[in-house]
Amino acid sequence: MDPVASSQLTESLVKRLAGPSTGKAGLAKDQTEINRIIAEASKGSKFYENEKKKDKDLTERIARILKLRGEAIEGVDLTKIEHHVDKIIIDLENERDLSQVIVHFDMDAFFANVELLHNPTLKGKPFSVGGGVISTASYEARKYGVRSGMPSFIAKKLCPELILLRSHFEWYNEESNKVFTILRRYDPRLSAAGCDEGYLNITPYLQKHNLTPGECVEEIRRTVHAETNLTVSAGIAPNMMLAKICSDKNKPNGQYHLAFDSKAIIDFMGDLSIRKVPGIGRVNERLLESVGVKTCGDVYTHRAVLYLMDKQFGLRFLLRTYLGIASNEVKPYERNERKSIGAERTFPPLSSTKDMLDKLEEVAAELESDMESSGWIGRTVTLKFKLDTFQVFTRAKSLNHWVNKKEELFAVGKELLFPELPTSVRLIGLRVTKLKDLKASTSEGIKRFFGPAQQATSGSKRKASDIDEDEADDASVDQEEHDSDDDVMPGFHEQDEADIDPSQHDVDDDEELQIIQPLANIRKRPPNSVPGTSISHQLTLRSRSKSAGPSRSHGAAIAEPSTTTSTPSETHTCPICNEALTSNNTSLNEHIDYCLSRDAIKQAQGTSTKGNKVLSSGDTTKEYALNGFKRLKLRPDPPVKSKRKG
DNA sequence: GCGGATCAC
DNA sequence: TATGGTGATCCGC
Ligand SMILES: Nc1ccn([C@H]2C[C@H](O)[C@@H](COP(=O)(O)OP(=O)(O)OP(=O)(O)O)O2)c(=O)n1
Ligand SMILES: [Mg+2]
Ligand SMILES: [Mg+2]
Repeated sequence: MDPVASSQLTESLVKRLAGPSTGKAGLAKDQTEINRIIAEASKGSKFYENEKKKDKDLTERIARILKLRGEAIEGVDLTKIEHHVDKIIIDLENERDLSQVIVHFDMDAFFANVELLHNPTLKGKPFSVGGGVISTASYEARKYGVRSGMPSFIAKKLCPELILLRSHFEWYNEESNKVFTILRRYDPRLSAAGCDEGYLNITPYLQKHNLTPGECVEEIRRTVHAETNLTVSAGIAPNMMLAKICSDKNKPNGQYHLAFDSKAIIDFMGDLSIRKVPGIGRVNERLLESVGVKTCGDVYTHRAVLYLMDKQFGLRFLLRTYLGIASNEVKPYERNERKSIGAERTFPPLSSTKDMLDKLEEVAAELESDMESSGWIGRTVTLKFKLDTFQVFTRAKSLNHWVNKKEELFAVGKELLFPELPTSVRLIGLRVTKLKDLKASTSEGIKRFFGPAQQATSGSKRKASDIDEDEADDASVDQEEHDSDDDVMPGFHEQDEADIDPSQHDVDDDEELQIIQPLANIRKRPPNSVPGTSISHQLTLRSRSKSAGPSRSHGAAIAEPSTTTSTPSETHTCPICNEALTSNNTSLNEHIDYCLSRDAIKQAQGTSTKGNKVLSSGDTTKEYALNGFKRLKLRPDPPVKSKRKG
């Protein structure tokens, strides 16, 4: 039975309820039936109501985008714009670098297969790992539609024989470390991107051993299996984005080698769902679909509209995905890339102030412990809370001094929480940003030459230190044996300095990317770093109705007065010259004609400045490539409340 | 600097 | 009955 036809459910809501992890490896037989069961099980819950609201908001946002599109294309000569975009494509094509062999490795059903090592009798059975929410499922369970992020009670409905296992993070860390250690034999620059995946640039290794990429990757995968009894899949391609997409192609326990050829790559991308592109999630998938873009190839078809709506969609990002162009710089995570550290906890909704403060205190203690053992202090504290309606809010406060003590974390959290009361919350969290590294080897600038930085420093001045002070006093630095490693993957902390080349080579997309890239330029031929790509633009048409404050009731959220779209003079930014425009159609068209007629293109690209936020938006590269894997937080397995049986 | 959103794993 | 935790980034204010 069709869940949409048989009720007032919309297609988008049914799909949303099915979760973000659909379309992953391990196909299911009848997704419609699965979605029906999920929607059925969800209906009426607070979670469901919240999802429904989010879906409605998104639908409205799409309506605004379509309206904008209608206005933008009215009377415009699309052919002319297409020609212009074709020129941009030629420039982008020149960024293409096929010289490096990049491989992305991703462990198969990672948590599940690690569990299998400890309990082989589960082999071949449908089982999942997690708690109330499933972290991952065995491939047998996936056939039933069980997947990451799904609540266990729904998974049970989909697969009554499903075996639910609790997590053992120490085990996953252990295996993860083993695997990464193996991978580093083939390229010490391994870029870990999560606990179960990472990138290698095997170009030098291939040369030295006179191997083909396929042979080499088979060998690596064989070795991983031999030494861990775990299977891994891999993708071989000229850059990280493509390699990641490819590693999914022959999952599980397979590999895929993309031809290193411009046309072959474009063909490959042509049919590919845009949702497969790292950075395009459920929301952006829907937004793009609304303007006809479902595959990467559709980007080309709709290039004129995407050009006109560059602010909403990010033309250059999309063109790169269409072309299959992305960064190929593989480098390890560095400790100083960390931006925040936090802890949060979900519990049955609480309304009493005392109960909430108790939770806050627990979270503060846990955060203190983590900050202490990993060697960080920070000066901005952010409280996060989720109402029993599932609406999430954050409240932040920046301080003049460094904090990491539970008493102060708790005090600040309390201060941030009180104005929100009374309310009923199901989650409380604390996060600290503006970090300072207590383990940094002396002040930045001078790097240490030898040995792991022992904490030295005396300090111990207690109490608030001025943040201007460069040396980290305060925050007793007294961990020693406890260590258990820090939050950085073992390996090298700092390979060496190397000159930092501040001159970005970016054509136009400016911005960050590799401010610091220690190893890359040691190589004689530094891999081309394509500026990157970013979904960035979260298509914000100005009108995220600010929703009501947390204390207000859920349904009451009325779009606040003005600020909403519809105001006839939307401002646009001309993607050619970056000039701000008023979207009066005639003037917009005239302007575009003008820009197209003069050969302003090169000039614009050369001079593009920060003014242009959209195109700029840095590089999502980081999201899937530069992210180091910080060890999974080990926490004692939660007390198993034995179910009944008594 | 803050808060909401989106995304990945 | 019942929908996780950690960290990053981007955008508009
Ligand atoms: N929402 C999620 C997604 C993943 N994970 C954890 C469990 C996974 O085992 C691990 C790796 O994530 P993957 O996306 O690589 O998924 P799997 O390795 O489980 O399966 P696949 O074979 O598809 O890679 O991260 C999680 O806890 N919560
Ligand atoms: Mg995996
Ligand atoms: Mg993975």
